[in-house]
Amino acid sequence: MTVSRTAEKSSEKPSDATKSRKDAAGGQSQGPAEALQLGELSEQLGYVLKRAQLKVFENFLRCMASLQLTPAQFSVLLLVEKNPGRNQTEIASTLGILRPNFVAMLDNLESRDLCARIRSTNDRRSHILVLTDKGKAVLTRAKKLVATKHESRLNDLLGQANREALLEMLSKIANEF
Amino acid sequence: MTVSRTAEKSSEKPSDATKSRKDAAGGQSQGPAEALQLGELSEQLGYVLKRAQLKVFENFLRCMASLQLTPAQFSVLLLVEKNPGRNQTEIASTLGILRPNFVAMLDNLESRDLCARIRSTNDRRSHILVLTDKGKAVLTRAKKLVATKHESRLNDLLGQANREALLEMLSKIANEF
DNA sequence: CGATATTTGATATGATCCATAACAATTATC
DNA sequence: GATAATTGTTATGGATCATATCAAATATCG
Repeated sequence: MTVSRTAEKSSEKPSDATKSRKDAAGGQSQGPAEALQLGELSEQLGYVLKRAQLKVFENFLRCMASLQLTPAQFSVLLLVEKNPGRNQTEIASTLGILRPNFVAMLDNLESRDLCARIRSTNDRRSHILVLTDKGKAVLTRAKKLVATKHESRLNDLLGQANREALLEMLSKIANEF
Repeated sequence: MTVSRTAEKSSEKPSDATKSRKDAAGGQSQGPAEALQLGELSEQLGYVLKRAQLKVFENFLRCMASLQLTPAQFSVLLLVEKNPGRNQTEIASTLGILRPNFVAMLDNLESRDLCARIRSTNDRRSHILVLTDKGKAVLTRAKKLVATKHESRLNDLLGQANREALLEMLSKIANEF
């Protein structure tokens, strides 16, 4: 599955090949050039899952445009807030981020004064992560934006009950597949 | 949200910071270094969605190891099979692949003799895409592998009814979010 | 204690994926 | 027939992801 944006349906029988769709239809050329059939693709879990994920991330970025937070950055802030006093390795690995790749992410957040690295007094190798005051404020605003503009759309689209069922199923897949 | 593998829960109250978790617990050092709290992260649609998607792709690759097909390649073969006679632009755009990026993908599939580019007799700019005999055979085997080893796990995990509900909700998100 | 192994954050580097600009050949438009 | 648009392609840059390696600090164990 490849997945990204566009995707519609249609109906039309396969034809010869070596003849483009346009001409196969009639004689010359024009018309909206009928959409392709997705076929079994629309039944493939991975395909639909990826398309949905892209749409959701896309929407997330739009909602967070004013705060300039990516999904990954938001997750870091959330996790640091809930787990103060943890070091880079712990935060990164919990999020599935490899330590080397986490360095630049933190450099970014730290340069924007959203979080800070503090040398641990107990283990001077490690950096304890904390949210700055600005970081806390931004995270608070981010949560509100996500709740009102992003997550709320799920309820509008699926309904509260379905929303919860969906999250539960996805969690199950994430943890047990 | 960042998302990838590991993720468990636990319960523990936040503490001082500048003290690593290890020592905050008692005095010296050891123990499994308690897992972090995901907190609101596990309620974030994007986070759970991405984690689930990664798991599913991971499993897909394992199931397809013998055929050496990625999800993207599989989707191309499926779409070409259902829509013979289409050109690169049509196939690529339906899958959300940008034309420039589709070239290398096709080079790969063509070098493995799974599909072929045929110059259209009507529009000599475009390449009509077709599956080769080998491509058809491989796709047939791929479908079986996916059905028996991959998609079947969803039924085992969620049950038939839930599986269908999940796909429907994801499609709705992909198309209407 | 002291030698060795491990851990932590960091750097360098490469692979893969995604996006844009530009180009030649061909076709469409007017 | 001149100009615009389309198709496949190349080149290129950014973002994400993964691995090896390193110095500093700590842990381990004889």
